[in-house]
This record gives sequence, C-alpha cells and structure tokens, in this order.
Amino acid sequence: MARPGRRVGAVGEKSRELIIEAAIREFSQHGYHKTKISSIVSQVGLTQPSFYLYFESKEAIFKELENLFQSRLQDLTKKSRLELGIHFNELSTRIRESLKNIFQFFLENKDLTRIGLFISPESKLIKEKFTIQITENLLAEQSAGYFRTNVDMGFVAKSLVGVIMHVTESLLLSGQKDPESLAAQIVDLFLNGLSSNSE
Amino acid sequence: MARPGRRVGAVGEKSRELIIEAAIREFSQHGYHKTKISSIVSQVGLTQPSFYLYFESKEAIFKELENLFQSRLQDLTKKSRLELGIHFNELSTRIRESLKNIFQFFLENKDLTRIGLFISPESKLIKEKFTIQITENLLAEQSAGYFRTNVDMGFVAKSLVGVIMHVTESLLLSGQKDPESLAAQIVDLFLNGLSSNSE
Amino acid sequence: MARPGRRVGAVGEKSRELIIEAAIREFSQHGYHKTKISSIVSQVGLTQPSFYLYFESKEAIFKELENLFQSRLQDLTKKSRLELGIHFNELSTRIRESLKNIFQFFLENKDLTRIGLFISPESKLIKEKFTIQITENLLAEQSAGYFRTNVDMGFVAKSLVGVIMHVTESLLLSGQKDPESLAAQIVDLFLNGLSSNSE
Amino acid sequence: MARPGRRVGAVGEKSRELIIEAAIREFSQHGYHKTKISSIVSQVGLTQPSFYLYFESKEAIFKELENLFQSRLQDLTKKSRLELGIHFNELSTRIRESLKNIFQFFLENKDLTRIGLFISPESKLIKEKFTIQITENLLAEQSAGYFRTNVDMGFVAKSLVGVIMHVTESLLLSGQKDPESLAAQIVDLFLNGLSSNSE
DNA sequence: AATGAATGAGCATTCATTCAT
DNA sequence: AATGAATGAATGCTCATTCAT
Repeated sequence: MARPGRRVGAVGEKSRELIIEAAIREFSQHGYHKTKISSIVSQVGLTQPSFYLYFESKEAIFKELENLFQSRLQDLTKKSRLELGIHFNELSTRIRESLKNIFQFFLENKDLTRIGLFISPESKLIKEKFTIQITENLLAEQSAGYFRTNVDMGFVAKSLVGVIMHVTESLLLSGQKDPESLAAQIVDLFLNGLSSNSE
Repeated sequence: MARPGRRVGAVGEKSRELIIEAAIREFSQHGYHKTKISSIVSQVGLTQPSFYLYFESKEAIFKELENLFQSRLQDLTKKSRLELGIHFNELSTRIRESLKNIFQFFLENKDLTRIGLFISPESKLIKEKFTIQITENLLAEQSAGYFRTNVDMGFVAKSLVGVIMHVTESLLLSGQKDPESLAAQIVDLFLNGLSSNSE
Repeated sequence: MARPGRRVGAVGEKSRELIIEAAIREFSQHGYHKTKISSIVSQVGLTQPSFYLYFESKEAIFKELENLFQSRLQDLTKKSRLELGIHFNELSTRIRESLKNIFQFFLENKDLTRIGLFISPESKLIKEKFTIQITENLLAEQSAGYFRTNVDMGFVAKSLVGVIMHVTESLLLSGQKDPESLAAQIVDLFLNGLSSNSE
Repeated sequence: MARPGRRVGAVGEKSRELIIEAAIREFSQHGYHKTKISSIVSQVGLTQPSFYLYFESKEAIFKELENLFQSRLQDLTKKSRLELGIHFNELSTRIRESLKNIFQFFLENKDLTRIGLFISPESKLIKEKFTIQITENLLAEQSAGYFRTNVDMGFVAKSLVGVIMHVTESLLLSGQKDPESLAAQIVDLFLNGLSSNSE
C-alpha cells in the first residue's frame, strides 16, 4: 500500500506534481470547500483513489500548498533587505525594487498567491510572518536614518502589508496594473504622504 | 419582513431577529460551509424546519447578512464626507474622526464585520463600493486643496481600504488596538509619510 | 376544537366547498403526491391550519373526492339501463344515448373525472363497480335478445369500460372529440365489429 | 452503459442490473413517490450512495425504466404487422396471435408493464406511440380488404388500446385470464361485434 | 372561523475516503 | 502505479400536521 512520504519512481513523481498543479488551479478558483478531489484528479487523467497515493487527505494537500506559498514568499523577502550604506537618493529606488519583486512573484504565481493570501484560513499567519520580516527590514532602515523616527514601524509594516494585499487582489491579479507601477505608487505614498506641503 | 410569503406577528418577528443574530455568530466563527442551519436555530431554541419559516435557504440568510453589513457601512461612510471650508489645522482631526467612526462600527459589529469583510465571497464587491465612496471623499478634499495634486486618489483610496481592512482584522478585532489609536496612526502615516524630511 | 363532521355555520360550509373545489383542481393537475395542502388552501385565501378545520387529512379529502366522483357516476349509470321492450331499431340509439350521457358527465366534471379515473389508486375499484353496473345492463339486454348470446357479457363490459376510459383520456378530456361522436363510434364498433361482411 | 462517466467492469455492470431489477419491483409496487432509493439498493445489498455510482438520480432511473419498457414494446409491435396475402380464414388467427404475443410480453414483464402503462406520467405518450403503430397495422389490413372500410381505423386502434390496457390491468396481471383467451375474446368482439344478426 | 408559530419525520444527494485487485 | 467498487457520515430542505390563541 503506497503511502504518502514513500519514495516513488519517476512516473509517480510526475503524477504527484501534476496533481499539485491541478490542485492549485482548483483551490484558487473554487475555494477550499467547493473544490472536489475528483475534479482535481480528473484534470490529470487519474481517478479519485490515486489521489491518496500521493496525499493523506484533502486537508493535507491544501496545507502543502500553503507551505509552498509561504516558503517561496519567505525566500523572496529575505533577499529584499536593503543593504545599508546606500545613498538617500537611492532609497526609494531600492524599496521600489523590493516591492516590484514581490508583486512580480505574486503575478507569476497567481493561483498559488490567491490560495496563500486570500483562501487559506492560515492566511492570517502567513501575513503575520510576512509582516514580521517587513518590520525587521523597516526597522533596520529606520535606525539607519532613512525614515523618521517618531513612527511605529510595526504599524507601518502592517499598513504596508494591508496595502500590498489589497492592491494585489484588486489591481494586480485582475491585470489592471503591473508590478512596476504599483511599487512606484506605494513608495511615493508611503514616503511622502498626502500632505500638500510635501509637494 | 418575513420572506416566505408569511404574515408574521410579534413573536415571529422576534424569532426572525434571534435567528439572524445567531446566524451572524455562527457564520462569523465557522464560515459559510461549516455553519449548519441546525446549529443556528438550535441556539434560538427552535428546530430546523422553523428556519424555513423565516428564510428561503441558507444562502438567502447569508446574503441578507451581507446586505445588512453593506447598508450599515454605506450609511456610515456617507456621513463622513468632510465639510469643506475647514481649516488646515483641523483636517487631520476630521479625517481621524471619520476613521475612528468606521473602526468603532467594525468593533461594535465584530461578527457581522468579519462576515462582510472576510468571509463573504461578495467581500470584494463590498470593498469596491467602500473604495468608491472613499475615493469620492478624497477627491473632494483634494480639489479643495487639502492634499497635494500629483497623486492618484483612486489609488490612495485603495491603499487606505487595504490598510483599514488589514488593521481591522489583525489589530482591531483581536482587541490589540482601539479605534482611536488606529485612526491616529493611519492619518499620520497617510498625511506625512515616512520620509525623514517630513519630521 | 372544531373537528370535521361537526355541524358548521354558513361561512364554514362555504369555505369547505371552496376547499373541495380547489382540491379537485390541484389533485387533477398535479396528482396526489405533488399536491400540497398549502396550495389548495391558499387558492381559497385560507391558511394551512384552516384545512384541518374541515378535513381530517390530505388522504381524507382525497377519499372524499373519490367518493364524490363515484357516487355521481353511479347515479348516472343507474339511470341508463335500457327499458326493455324497445324496438330493435331503437337499440343503438338508446345505447348511444347512454354513452353520450356518460361522456357528457365526464366532460362536465373534467377534473373530478381525472381524479376518479386516472389518479386515484382506487380507480381500479371504481372501474370495477362501473363495470358491474354495465355488465348488469348488458346482461339484461342480452337476455332480451338484443345481443347475440355466444359472447361473455362480463368481458364485453370490461372492454367497453376500457374503451370508455381510454377514449375519455385521450380524446374527450383533451377536447378532440365530443360525447356525441364518441358514443356513435363506440356503438358502431361494438355492435357491428370490423368484419367486412358486416357491411 | 454506466451513466456517471464511470468506467465499469463486470461487477459494476452486474450491480447496475440488479439495481434495475430491484427498481422495477419497487416502483411497480409502491409507485414513484413512495419508492425510496434506499429500499431499492438495500435489496441488492448495497448502500444508498452506491446508487449514484450507476444512476444520476431517482428520476433518471425511472426514466430508464420507462424507456426500457417502451423500446421492448416497440420491438414487439413492429413484428406483429400481418403479412398481407393471407387468407380470410386465417385473419382472426393471425390477429389473435399478435395480441397473444403482446399479452404474453406484459405477463412476462408484469412489473415493468405496470410501470410503463399505469405508473409512469409518460404512460399517455407510451400508449399514443403504441396506438400509432397499431393504427398503421390496421390501416394496412383495411386497405388489403380485411376490414370494412366505413370505419375510422384511428378510432379502432384507440379502442383496441383501451381494451388491451384495461384488460391487462384487471384480468391479465391479476392472473384471472391468460393471454390466449384474452386475445381470442378481443378478436371475436372486434371482428364480429355484438349484434345478434352476426351470429 | 381562522391563524401564527412550530415541529416530527423523512429523503435525496454529495463527497472524502478505503481497499482489494 | 492505478482503479473499480463501495461506503460512512453528513446536511439541506419539504410537508403534513398540531395547538394555543
């Protein structure tokens, strides 16, 4: 009885991957409850029982997708800490770059992103971890003197995450805006604010 | 306002309301799919079939809750347009006030808010309508000279909504922050930005 | 607690009749199982519980309709026994007349007929009683010399009933033929047969 | 021929057939509405959900039974057209034979017949198609000179069908008469009529 | 004479999951 | 590596019926 976790041959490995891809599509489009194992697996040309050759349960594969998203996202954010010592002038450019990369990642992984950020009940946790990383980055930058000091960077990070999430859902994944412009607008807003004396 | 063509008296009206309250709690805690009609009504001391005395279906009552949230939210945002002619100094106070009211509303309707903003599949639409209203307010204020002009107020509204949503979920509903302080921090961030020359 | 069978005043009597009429329509159109008490009663402008003021149960009112049909039908067939002593020449005319009356009755009571003949599970019994009466009539006529003797009048009666039923359903109630012509064709067929030497 | 897109092997095919047989029994005895899926499958030693492995719904299997009956009946009636050129003397024998075959079929498929002729809401249609075929046969025979010409063969067919139906229900399926004698009596009646000068 | 309110009992249907092959 | 066959466990919904008012 082949159980998940067992080493499998090339064919099995392939099937497993195909199932994952199909699952990403299905969960993304229909949400957790409305997605049926049968429809996932039928996209791959397999029958229901085959699913259990590779995954413990519906919940298990969903968790796997959550983890997949989270680990990829984590890799990305780790890279985006600003190297200190950059010039003031470069600041916004560097932040913009980081943001652009994040949006790029979301765009290249639309369905997985939808799962990780909007469908998963774990999304709160995922966002929290994401927030923590951003906070760390921001704090470092703040103590490097790039930002004013009378502002709670934890809150700023939360706000930034809020903006990123919402803008991803309503502008990026829908194809209305591209990573570049989103990043630019956010940076402008967060750095300069709305106040007319900022002009 | 009993649905299934039934004339209702005082008792029925009361039952209907109790069911709605119970439904708000249940949907908020367990989400749409995991919420059972039976557990909603049993909280009111009724049996399953009684539910159908007052609502067409599970879907119908859920939609009613969505509408309830949305109409209440709409009423609130309509009131919060700034009267023009106020002094620059007052600006941040007034915006802060508006935001505080919104958070207050969310706080006083925790469960309904969770449904309207995070559980409902319609939440995207709800947020969009919310965004539109905010955009209108912001545009009025911008053309009144309160904000700098080289910024896309549609995007600012989206960002603001993103922040509000996320902060509501992670700080307000969890009891970590109160409406007042959330409003203040948002206003500070959005008006002044992070840039150290803003200090 | 007003129970069926209790003497009721004028208003109640009226309601009862209206319910019966509505029931005849509903049962006729939708059959027993698909007919709901609620829809019967709502046609009369009453609510469900009122139904039980006049009838024991759904089954009870249905039985009442069956009986209604049967007793009316019985009255009719009792009258149609041929008076003996009529002339050979008149025979077919008289039978035709009887048949016409039956079809006339069916036509005037379309819905009730549909119930009694085609919907009721008791229709077998109803038809049997009908058959018995016809058999008696035929036997009397046979021994009076109107019909040949080497034929089983019980079987003829059954056949006649079969023809009447089917023709009622497919030609009379659908409006394709009238009582007169149906009666004429049946009499011709049953008296003369198809054989070409009968011409 | 398993419905729900499922490939089935020998075992499944067998289960499907057993379910059909059980369904025929159940629907025939209790009618459509009172027949429960659970009692159909439990006769086969299966559980409720298994039913849906082979049939879309309760309605679907019922329709399948209707079709089954109809197609078998059609096959039968197609064969029963008289070959022309037979001798007058043989005529009644041949018709009798055809009728006997039909009754034989009804007798051998009691339950299915009950469904097709008396339970199905489609029975009217089924009878109509049956009537059409009989009409065609009769017309052919009429123009071949076997029957007198001053008679509407459409009406005769309807009558014949009426007799067949009713006699099937009240005499054949109840075991009171056999196909042979029923056929003989019908032929005698329809060919010769009742008129005493036919003797 | 009528009804507002409520319920008991039932039933079709869905789906994740199992297991022998 | 894959599947045919089957099921346990739910759950939404319907409807006849009751009873206090």
